Amino acid sequence: MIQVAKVIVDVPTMQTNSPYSYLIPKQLENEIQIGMRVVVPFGNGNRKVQGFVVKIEMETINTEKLKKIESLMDLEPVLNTELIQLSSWLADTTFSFRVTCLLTMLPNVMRAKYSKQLKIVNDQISKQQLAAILPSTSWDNFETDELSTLQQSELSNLRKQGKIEIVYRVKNQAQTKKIFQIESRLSVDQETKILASLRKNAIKLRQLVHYLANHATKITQTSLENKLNITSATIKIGEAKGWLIRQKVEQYRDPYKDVKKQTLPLTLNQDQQHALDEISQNIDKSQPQTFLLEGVTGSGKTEVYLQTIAYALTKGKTAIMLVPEIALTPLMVSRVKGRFSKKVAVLHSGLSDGEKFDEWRRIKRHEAQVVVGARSAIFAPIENVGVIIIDEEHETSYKQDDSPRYHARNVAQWRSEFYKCPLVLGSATPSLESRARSERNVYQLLRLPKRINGHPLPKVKIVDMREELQAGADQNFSQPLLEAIDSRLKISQQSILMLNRRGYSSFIMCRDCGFVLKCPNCDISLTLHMDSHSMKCHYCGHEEPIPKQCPNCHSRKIRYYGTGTEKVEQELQLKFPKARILRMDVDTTRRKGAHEKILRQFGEQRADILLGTQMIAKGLDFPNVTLVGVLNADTALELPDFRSSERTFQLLTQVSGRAGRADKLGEVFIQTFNPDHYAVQLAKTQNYENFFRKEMYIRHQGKYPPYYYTLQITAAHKEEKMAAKKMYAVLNELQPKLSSQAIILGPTPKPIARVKNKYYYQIVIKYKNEPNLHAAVTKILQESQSDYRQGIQLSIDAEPQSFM
DNA sequence: AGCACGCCGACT
DNA sequence: GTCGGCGTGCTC
Repeated sequence: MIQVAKVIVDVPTMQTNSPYSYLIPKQLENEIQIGMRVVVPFGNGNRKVQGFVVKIEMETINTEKLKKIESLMDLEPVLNTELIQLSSWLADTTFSFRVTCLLTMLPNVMRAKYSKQLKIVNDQISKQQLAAILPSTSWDNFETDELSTLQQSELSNLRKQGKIEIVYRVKNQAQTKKIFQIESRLSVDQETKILASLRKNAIKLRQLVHYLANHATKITQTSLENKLNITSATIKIGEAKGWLIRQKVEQYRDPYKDVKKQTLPLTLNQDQQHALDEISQNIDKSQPQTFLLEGVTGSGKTEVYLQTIAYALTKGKTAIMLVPEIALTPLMVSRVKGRFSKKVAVLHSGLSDGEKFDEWRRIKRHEAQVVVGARSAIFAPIENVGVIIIDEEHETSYKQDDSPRYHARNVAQWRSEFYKCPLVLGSATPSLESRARSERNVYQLLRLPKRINGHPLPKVKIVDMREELQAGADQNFSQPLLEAIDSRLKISQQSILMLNRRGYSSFIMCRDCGFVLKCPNCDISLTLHMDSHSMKCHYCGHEEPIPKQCPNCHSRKIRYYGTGTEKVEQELQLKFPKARILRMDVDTTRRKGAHEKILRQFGEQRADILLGTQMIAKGLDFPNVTLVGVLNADTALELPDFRSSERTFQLLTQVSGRAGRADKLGEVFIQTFNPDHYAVQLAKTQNYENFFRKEMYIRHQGKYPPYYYTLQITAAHKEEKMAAKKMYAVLNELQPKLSSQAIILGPTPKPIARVKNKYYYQIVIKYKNEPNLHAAVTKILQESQSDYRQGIQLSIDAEPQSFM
């Protein structure tokens, strides 16, 4: 009987996806704990890899064969048992590797860096000889794949002969930020004596002595330098003379140190109070109930969130709040910080790796009780959770689009059950899945139907672009919209213009009648494939030539649809030479903090028009904006995706909410080629309920979620044939294991069939109840390891956001 | 991922 | 006859 550590090694393959047993060296016996990262020897060459201890147990058999843990990477566990358990579930439900899941839960800096070092064994080969193969400058750190095949084989031979050795090293990237702290050693009465001993012109030193003698509190070196306008040289002299002590201390990189304004809870209206009471009761009862908080824009959802969190805190519990990864993240963060100040830790992609690491450590050390962040914040190492909130729960950014392809909502549900705490999903336009669940009382529906200040919703006008084009308007701006912009410029009110960029690439539409070519079998828009010069349906594989004239009205103006923000900006500037235009898209916001800068500029009314992509649709709140224009409502609508109506409705509803606050009535223009489409029509009146009914009916007809579950399997390969072949093989293996109720779409090429020189083929399975599916897919994935050698990558996405 | 083993072709 | 190609299996 001997203690053995079960370790998940950092080798993301199917065959190494279960724990390996390692002996625990005597000197680590009392140190090692579950959840720590370790360095272990692995494989034939005993190369060093990072691993996670997931279990420590007594083992009796074959222990002499086991290798030893090399070293510990942490002094305390980085993962608690809850998160280790969660990682198991996550790997299983998302069909991904355990390591990948474990690493996803941790800040990036916990990902080990590996390096390889060449060493000559016992002078068996001269340095010159080795340098002839590989320059000595790279002996300390080289990458095998950067070497030529000749170099590789020569080094490999030398190694086999035992003349050289390759030392593998695991480097921990997790570094804490250290700063110098200064502590005075002088008392007031020493000042005159020391000053007397100094030269008269030693101005800086005199300043320093004066300061030290009169300030007993500790101060950081940088702020002391700034305060007295001195340099580190002066401080070092002070240290040498014994006037002060300099100490290295750990410091958190605080990304939001400027936010200080404290806010107080607002009085709730009846609906808000009711929602708060219902959720609070479940906090008290430790009920893992999921709530759907459906509230129109401006109905005060945020205040309900904040008071719910406050309630959890009074009960000695903690809270997680997720916000979508979009422009308004900083806004929401500052509101939460404003209420709970130092208790809040923030985790989102705008932070540097170091900052994320520090926030993560604050949570881990129980220094923060409230976590606000984007998708991955759902893995925050917070304990004793009292409530989890997901704001704008319908947002697609909650689903990760690479492995592990998890949905934060599902993880939240898992944790809510673990901690027996309520989960609140909030949205003005809930996802159909969530709304349907509340219909069946799986979730409890809470409604906030009234806007807090009783402001009317803005007037929404739908502009029929077919007519406008016929009347001679240009592609992007209709006459009514231009007039509206002009009128705002004249009275110095601001406008927001949104250009929908989603799916810019792929479909063809008639400019005269708005006709979009659809698949005769699937009723989904056909996608333009420039490589094959054809229109394809990627659901069923139907293919036809690119039409030269519109099948509906025989116009020749049927063409590829899409525009860029930059081009629109130029056109706009041409039309309104005096207007100050701010552009906000991926190009102008690439730099850190660029988002905030643009929004601040606009908020300070240093621009008249904000032109942007979807990122401006959400949550922005500028009182002087009285006009919102959606330039092209259709791009999202005509995407070959069953969720396109839902997306369009959500987007239009949200962007409409941006116009007109307080005393100024807002106006919204939606330019569309599909003025009669129900998503457009119902967004006009912000009628979510009717949209929900209508869309549910359509999903029911088409056998789509939420009536059916979906699973997407994709194969990628350099050669189209190989990818297709693999998918047919998968189909053949899978089909016999499914019931006749399951619907299999495909195999079909993806709409953008070739990305990064790889071809993608997929099948989508729609099903209601398939007990064998999970096991069958897991098996296919395991077997796919042999194909991996041939360069075939298989990936599985349970409940994909779209089939694209 | 990376290393060893093992089985076929072009060479001293 | 052997050196070395890379297909295949395995890693506690």
